Amino acid sequence: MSDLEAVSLRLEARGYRVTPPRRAVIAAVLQQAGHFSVEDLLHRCRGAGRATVFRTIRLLTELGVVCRVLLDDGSLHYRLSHRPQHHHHLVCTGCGKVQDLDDCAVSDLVRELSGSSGYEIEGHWLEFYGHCSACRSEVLAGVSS
Amino acid sequence: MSDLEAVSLRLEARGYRVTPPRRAVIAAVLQQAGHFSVEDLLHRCRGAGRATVFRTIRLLTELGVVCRVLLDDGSLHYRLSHRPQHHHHLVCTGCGKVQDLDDCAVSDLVRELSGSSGYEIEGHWLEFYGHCSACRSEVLAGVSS
DNA sequence: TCAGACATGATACCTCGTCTCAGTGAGACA
DNA sequence: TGTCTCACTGAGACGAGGTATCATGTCTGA
Ligand SMILES: [Mn+2]
Ligand SMILES: [Mn+2]
Ligand SMILES: [Zn+2]
Ligand SMILES: [Zn+2]
Repeated sequence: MSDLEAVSLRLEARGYRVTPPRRAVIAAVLQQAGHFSVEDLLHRCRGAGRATVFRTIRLLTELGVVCRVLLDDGSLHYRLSHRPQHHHHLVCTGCGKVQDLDDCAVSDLVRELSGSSGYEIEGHWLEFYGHCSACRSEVLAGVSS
Repeated sequence: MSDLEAVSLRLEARGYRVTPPRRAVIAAVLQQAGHFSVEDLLHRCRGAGRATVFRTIRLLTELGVVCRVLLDDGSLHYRLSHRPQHHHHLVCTGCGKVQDLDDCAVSDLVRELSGSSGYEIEGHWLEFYGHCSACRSEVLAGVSS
């Protein structure tokens, strides 16, 4: 079974129709290497209008097919999800490579805060930024050349 | 010394002029209760143009007079800073109340990741969302009535 | 077979910010 | 005192990113 079929089945299982425009968006998503903006997708995706691309990305996010990646400048990107559960990312600001972090690093803290702060905590953002080893060696090479 | 004077001195100390438009923006910032968007500020701030308001907010952020508050929908707000050092926030999505968290909860994790991931980590986003105790009691009262 | 639900996409519209550029004015200096 | 300079300003254009509207099309189940 292809990835496209697999995602289609998940859509149908939730009662959504698998239409040609949706198929086009899903296909475009599946061939993205790293993280991408919705605008990126629009350019690579004849066969679906602007509104439909936005709507489909929201759907895929709800289904867990893609995950949201918040960049350091505050812009929102997406990425094929490699983990079913809640997790966070380490993003290379040089080449864009994303490392999924195994589990939520602040779940203990959330519990602790729920007790001490009086807030009932319902969500959080957590993303890390840096340079991967490949990008760091490049920088060093560039400086010395 | 008024807050406005105090901020003005900090500007001058860095070589910036304290002009009437800047004073207007600072005054508007000082009378914001919670967190606010730049657009909020624009409406409350005759006496400075759009570009100047954005420019002044950036200045105030660099000076540490305000801190950035990332909301759960990804939009960026600001808030009078109550702590000089790097810190994070716990935001009530009901009433907007913000709790400053004492210190960076992930600094240990950043060190650990720097070792294990091969990335040199240079930044992160971390914000928490929930409902404060006041908002939770309101919800309960609303449901039962 | 057909009513109603679901889906689409052109288009208008909104926010959030940046950029440009001509003009202003404060202050350094002669 | 005049003049030069340079930070600062704001109108307005621009662009990215995203939502609302709505006429139209398609599917599905009774
Ligand atoms: Mn992920
Ligand atoms: Mn703060
Ligand atoms: Zn990299
Ligand atoms: Zn609250």
